[in-house]
Amino acid sequence: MKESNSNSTGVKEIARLANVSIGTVDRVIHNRKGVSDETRKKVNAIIEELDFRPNKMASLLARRDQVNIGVIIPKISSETNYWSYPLAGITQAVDELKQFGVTVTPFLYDSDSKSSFVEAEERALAADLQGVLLAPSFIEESLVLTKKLTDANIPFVFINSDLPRQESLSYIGPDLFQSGRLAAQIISMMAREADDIFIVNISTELELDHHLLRKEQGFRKYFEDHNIANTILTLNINHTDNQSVKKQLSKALASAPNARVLFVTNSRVNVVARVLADHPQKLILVGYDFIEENIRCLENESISFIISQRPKEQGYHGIMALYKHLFGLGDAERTNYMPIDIITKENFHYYKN
Amino acid sequence: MKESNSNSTGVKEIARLANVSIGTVDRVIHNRKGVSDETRKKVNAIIEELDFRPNKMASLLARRDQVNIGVIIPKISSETNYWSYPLAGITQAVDELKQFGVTVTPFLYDSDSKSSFVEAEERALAADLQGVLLAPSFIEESLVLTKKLTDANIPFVFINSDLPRQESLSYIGPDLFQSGRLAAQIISMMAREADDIFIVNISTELELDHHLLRKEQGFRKYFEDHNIANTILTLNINHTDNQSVKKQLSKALASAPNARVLFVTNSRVNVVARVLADHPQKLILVGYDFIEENIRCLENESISFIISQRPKEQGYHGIMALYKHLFGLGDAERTNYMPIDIITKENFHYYKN
DNA sequence: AATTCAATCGTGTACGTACACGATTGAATT
DNA sequence: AATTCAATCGTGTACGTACACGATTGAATT
Repeated sequence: MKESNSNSTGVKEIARLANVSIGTVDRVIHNRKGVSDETRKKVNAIIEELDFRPNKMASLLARRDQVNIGVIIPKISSETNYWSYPLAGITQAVDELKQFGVTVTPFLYDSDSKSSFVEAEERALAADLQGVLLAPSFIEESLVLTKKLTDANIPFVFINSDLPRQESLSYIGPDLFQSGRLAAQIISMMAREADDIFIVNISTELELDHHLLRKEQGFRKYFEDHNIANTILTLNINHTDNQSVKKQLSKALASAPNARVLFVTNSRVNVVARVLADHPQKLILVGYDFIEENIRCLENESISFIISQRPKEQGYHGIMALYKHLFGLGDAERTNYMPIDIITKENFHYYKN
Repeated sequence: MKESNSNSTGVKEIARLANVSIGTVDRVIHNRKGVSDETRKKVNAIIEELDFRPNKMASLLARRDQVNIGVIIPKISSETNYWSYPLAGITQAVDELKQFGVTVTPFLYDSDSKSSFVEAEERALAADLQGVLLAPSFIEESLVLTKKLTDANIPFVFINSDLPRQESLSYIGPDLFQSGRLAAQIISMMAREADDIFIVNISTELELDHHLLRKEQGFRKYFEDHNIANTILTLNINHTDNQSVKKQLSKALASAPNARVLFVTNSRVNVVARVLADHPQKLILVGYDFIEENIRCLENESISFIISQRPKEQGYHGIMALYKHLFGLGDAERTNYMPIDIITKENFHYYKN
């Protein structure tokens, strides 16, 4: 390995060329006061000309700041390990950033419990945080938090779902509408003309979960745009247990004998798969999210494919966006839609998200 | 932001605890000689106990080595911009690693010309390189190079295709067989029982391109494993121009009136799409690679979907693997298969590869 | 004219590690 | 006993930037 060319461009060289001290150069670089306009211009001209970029390693080494990022996301429930993937991404980011003085404090809540969300919020606000990564499951309660964060000048990033018009640094997550369209496209390629299609929304809080609605809208829009004539029915189930799903699903299927495709708009698709196990007819089943239960259903072919939007990357990029912002390394886009992936039995193995 | 706790674990603290100088600690950390067994043990014990990890920034700052990585890949041809994606990944990696003293020297070759490959090899060997990223398009000629690199103790990484049993650090690229299986699965979901399926291999060097064969094998294996009865025909076309493809394809289709699905085993699928534009019957067309021509065919719906294996990530991870190896930050797995992605009209927009 | 003050700027030290160089030690050799 | 030598170890400087602190300057105020 060669030695680096030592007369390269650094603050020292800039100082020499500008006939000022490196202290002044430093002030110019960081836009701090204490520099006359004339000097600032001169130094900036030289910085421009040399295309000087501060050495990141030296910067971070010299700066002794520590940054603590609060992470407010659902805990992993017995029902689904979905949030283990964003968490894995967060952990990976922190591993990489540990040496740059970045730490993370988790504030996990139960995604079925508004009160636990509020409690997590309160704990986060009481902590000494320089940034927040937030999955805003409950809209009103999230707005309370983001207002306070904005007032306190603490930057925050949304993952998994967005609250528009907030002072958030960034949103990192799915484009729900578009993912519905994608599901529709694949299903339209698989379905026969005579097949009826069921959109199945399963949630204890159907009216609150605008996620499901957006996906359904995207799905229906695709069929409209392409003038595809299949009958599309919606089935709303406001319980998540096996028995309730089974009962309502059986009833719905009995009333629609031509139904051959089921599009489940969230990760509960594995519950439907279980219920359908003893259904006489083979149905095409499509759903959401790269979670263990769903992968097992891909394996035994009870689910045809699932849609996934890089849950691990969401966590990883969320932390990275905050880190870059806090250390003045540039800001991410306001809206960052993740790629929409189609996962099947034949490719889940390499999907390391 | 808080100040970091300054009495944290560093070489200085270790030296203090071990009653040695930081020079000795440094020697132990880097396994250099000049330390008695006893001292080495004592220092290692303290390192162990404190779970000490050297500060990467300080290490890289103190070390003034420069690393130059040679990149031997095909140039972007007028036919396909495929290699612009790995190159974009390489560029991104270099941007991130520039400040760590990493540079890249490209040696591009014409993927249709063996002699240009050999020439690129020779130029690379003449350069002062500390590592090589290689797309081994020509097997025999690549072996000549890897032998010399191995002798010269220069690490190298394969991307895009693998040469097993070489002393390569790592292979980063597709699992061709599995991608064929995935294509088969999706096609089997779309095809009707009576449909015949054509596997279309297009290459001027059919017998040399084992890529195509592996994909075909994976494709056929899936149908075998699932006892799917569709007739699967193979069409080999050893010219890549419009006219030749049109002629041979028309002939083949005329002889197989039930053919309704075409699986093109490489990126030439857009040529087939163009040829089929004035075909009376609407056929299902599936192919490979996220390149501009293919994206346009997804848009106008002349191609149903394409398979892509993260071309940009391949370049990115290839450089990263070499960097980590050269700086002693750990080695990647020997074989790194990329996720196999299904790209359609509805999701290509977010596929930033 | 002496003093005060803000604006502007330079110096010195620190971050944590790498490495060249020299110092020390004790055994082996003359 | 004097010398040589290898093994072992410590010291000092460097990497490039950040920032605290103090120095300088000149205008404004007394």
